[in-house]
Amino acid sequence: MSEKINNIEMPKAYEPSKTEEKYFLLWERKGLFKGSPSEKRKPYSIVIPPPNVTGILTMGHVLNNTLQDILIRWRRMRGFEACWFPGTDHAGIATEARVERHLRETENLTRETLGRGEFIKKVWTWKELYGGTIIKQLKKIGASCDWEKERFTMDEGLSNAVLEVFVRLYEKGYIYRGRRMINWCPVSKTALSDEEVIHKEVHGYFYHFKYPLSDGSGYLEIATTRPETMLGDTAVAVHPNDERYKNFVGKTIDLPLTGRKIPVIADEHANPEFGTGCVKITPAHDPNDFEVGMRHKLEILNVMNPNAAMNEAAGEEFVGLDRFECREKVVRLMGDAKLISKIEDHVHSVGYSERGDVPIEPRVSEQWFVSMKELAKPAIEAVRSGEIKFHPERWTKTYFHWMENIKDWCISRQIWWGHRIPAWYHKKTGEIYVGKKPPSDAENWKQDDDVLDTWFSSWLWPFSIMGWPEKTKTLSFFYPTNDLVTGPDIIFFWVARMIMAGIEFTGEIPFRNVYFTSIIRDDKGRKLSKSLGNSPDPLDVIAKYGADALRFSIIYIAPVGMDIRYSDEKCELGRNFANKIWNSARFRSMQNSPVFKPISNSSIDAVPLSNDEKWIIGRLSAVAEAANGSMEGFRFHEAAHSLYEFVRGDFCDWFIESQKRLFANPEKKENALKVFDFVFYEIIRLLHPFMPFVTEEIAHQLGYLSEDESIMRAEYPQAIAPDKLAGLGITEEKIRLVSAKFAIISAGRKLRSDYNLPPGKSLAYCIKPANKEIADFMRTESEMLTTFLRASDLVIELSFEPPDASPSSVTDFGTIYMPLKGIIDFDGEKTKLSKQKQELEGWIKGARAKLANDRFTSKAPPQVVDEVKAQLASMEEKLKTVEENICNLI
RNA sequence: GGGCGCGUAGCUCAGCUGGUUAGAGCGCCACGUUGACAUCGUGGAGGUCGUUGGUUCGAGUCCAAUCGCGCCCACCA
Repeated sequence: MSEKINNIEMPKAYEPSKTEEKYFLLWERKGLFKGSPSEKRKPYSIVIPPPNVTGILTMGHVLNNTLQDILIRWRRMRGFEACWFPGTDHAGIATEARVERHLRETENLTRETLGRGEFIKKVWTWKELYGGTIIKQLKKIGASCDWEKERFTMDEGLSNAVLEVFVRLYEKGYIYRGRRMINWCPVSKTALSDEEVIHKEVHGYFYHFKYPLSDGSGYLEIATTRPETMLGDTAVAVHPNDERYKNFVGKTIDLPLTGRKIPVIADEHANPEFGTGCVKITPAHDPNDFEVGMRHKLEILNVMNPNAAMNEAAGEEFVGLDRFECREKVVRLMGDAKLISKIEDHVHSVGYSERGDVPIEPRVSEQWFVSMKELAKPAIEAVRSGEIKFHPERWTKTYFHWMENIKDWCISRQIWWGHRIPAWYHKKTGEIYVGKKPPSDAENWKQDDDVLDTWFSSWLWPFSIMGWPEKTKTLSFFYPTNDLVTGPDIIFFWVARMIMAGIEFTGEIPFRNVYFTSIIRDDKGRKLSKSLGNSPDPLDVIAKYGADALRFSIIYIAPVGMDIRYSDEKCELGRNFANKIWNSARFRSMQNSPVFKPISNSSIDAVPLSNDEKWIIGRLSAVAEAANGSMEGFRFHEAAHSLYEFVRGDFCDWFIESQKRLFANPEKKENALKVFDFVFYEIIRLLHPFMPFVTEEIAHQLGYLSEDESIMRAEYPQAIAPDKLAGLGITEEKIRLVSAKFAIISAGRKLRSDYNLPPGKSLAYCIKPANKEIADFMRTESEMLTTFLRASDLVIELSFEPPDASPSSVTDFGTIYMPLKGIIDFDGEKTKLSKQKQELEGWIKGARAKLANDRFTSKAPPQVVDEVKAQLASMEEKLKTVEENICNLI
């Protein structure tokens, strides 16, 4: 069977834009991305880390999703029923802020004027209009998700799962409501979890204030970084054992600027070693002080509004001031009152709101919490036992540390966009009702105003998207998923919580492997950020270099578990590589000969193989094995490097060049093409997970696949079985001999280059092989050698006596001479040879010393000792030749 | 205050469980318009593997200390 395809003109350079959209639509139309429960195949599944619905594609997404796409395409080709579940996250605070801004800018509306119902409608509208952006962008990079299964965390099904979980945890006593000190974001005006607070080193001041004692007996000196909070002080604490202050305990202080009297109390929170040993206590605005306040039943005096401006309790002259304006004023007034003893520079870490990018304000309020301790236990065990594996493994330490010190999770948010907490309060009795549905006498109840933390839906993602709590076929087939690919920055937010939720609600781990990607930085090592303007738009990069180029480059440069330094120019690597492959294909199509199908392992059985062909097939098999192995171990860049090196080095530079001779020979052409097609089609498939578009295009251009087929469903190459290789005459020895030939060719080319002889000029060469076996082999290869060396004449002689004026190059496998009757730079040649002689003598000395060392010969494995002996022998042989050659020159 | 990671060629990085002369990409130099490809080819220069000790027959690879970066966690006002 044959198929003619070569009437297609392939342009000289690969043009990505012409193939990318075409094939993506085709793949989608043919349903090639779909994964369905199957009895014949083993499941393989990945859930996408759902990007924010408001988001746009970043380089981080590109890396992350390319890795997932590689895994899923690879497994699919390996015969798994593979399914990659896509979707987006409603991203409560971020989306709400985004839409609020949008409404303010376009319609001059605020969420308050709209009211809850109308505002949420607006958000949905906005989501429908703009929310699909990132999905479209993911498709541009070739993400082969099962797009029909796309889900959204606010979907009906997922919302149902959220309510189910809330109710279950409430009934189990794991969810509770409490008045606590939480992290408050004055911009978003909501509570945040501890994980949403980022600590920054801030340069501030340490203010030492004098607090006068009411009895006029002097003052206590306290130190603070936040003077404005003194307006909410309700005590001053000293350590109970601090002799200096023992007598002050029980006295009161006239708190400046307020007219209030506050007690001096003894509490171990005060550290005698730190500052003056006296500490002001502001229970409403500091977590520690809150604890102290609870212990001593102090008044919790909140002096700020939700937006962190001062309220009435702060005192008339401060009302309405922002906390930082207030700080200045307090300092000024204290200064005026001569109550400041000193102000020191002070660098300390301040918690910032991730979203609002302002310091968070500790605030006491009524919130919902999840008690995490019990949930964490089995989740710790799952990772400790290796049931779930982290790659790189070191992230388990971070995981354990957090899990073992886990705190309760504040899950209520004072915003509107999200899953509303399914709790109702009886209007008269105040009784709490929690349930998936409102109470039957709804008119007597008021639902909690708050919504749940976005992560409260994300942590259910792996099973909620499969229909949980229903026992769906999808769930039973694809869950637990296999691999998760995500950034280490959300190990606490997401990964850890998913493990806990998976075990708690499904009884199973949600995934077996977690691969943590690198963080992408710019070429100066700075984080990519909008404000720095160093954040490349992946779509621009794709337009310039192509999606395959971007994918391949980013994998190629991604170090294992370290930050990536990215710049657009690095995509040249991938672009050039795609182009290289393209041109290999173009070269094939120029042969104007049909492809004999099927192209399979057995199609080369009947073909007499040349030595170079045996060599390339042997190398191919090794590379296929290496690539599969690398991917098994999540060493993607290693797979990319092996493939790159093989394709450029072995395949293009040696094999194609070698085949050219055969293609030009009508008798040998057909067989040579069969081998070429076999090898090339394997390469194309090996590369497909990395470069999906160009490989599909080539497979069709060359007719490796018929129109209704796709490389997506072709078999992924693996190592060829050893007996099969042996049957084809492909042995280690053969591969070594071919490598020897290449080494001699390179040496010959170097001679030419050393003497500045143009590559086009025909020259005579003589080869003196290292042994008879090599000599015999080289003779069978003389035609190939002649071509590659561009030799006018080639002598292969075991006992070759070089004539005068013969520059030479000694390799492990023999010596190549370039007899020149013309003018030669003897000095240059002598220098070169002397340098080589010196080197060799150095090595020989080292090897001899090693072998003379009893401890080496007795303790090192015999194999190693033999190797050194063989090495020494070969080097001595080389040295002899080099010395002879030096003599020849004189 | 804990924890983690990194320091290898001019730049960005590979180098898995210690074992032949430490590799790649980019950049650089020389030559080359041979009908796949100048998004290319051939050849080349360039490294005391942060420093110091130690373990070992043998260390870029293991251990200790040290210097320099980076990140994460942490309630010391």
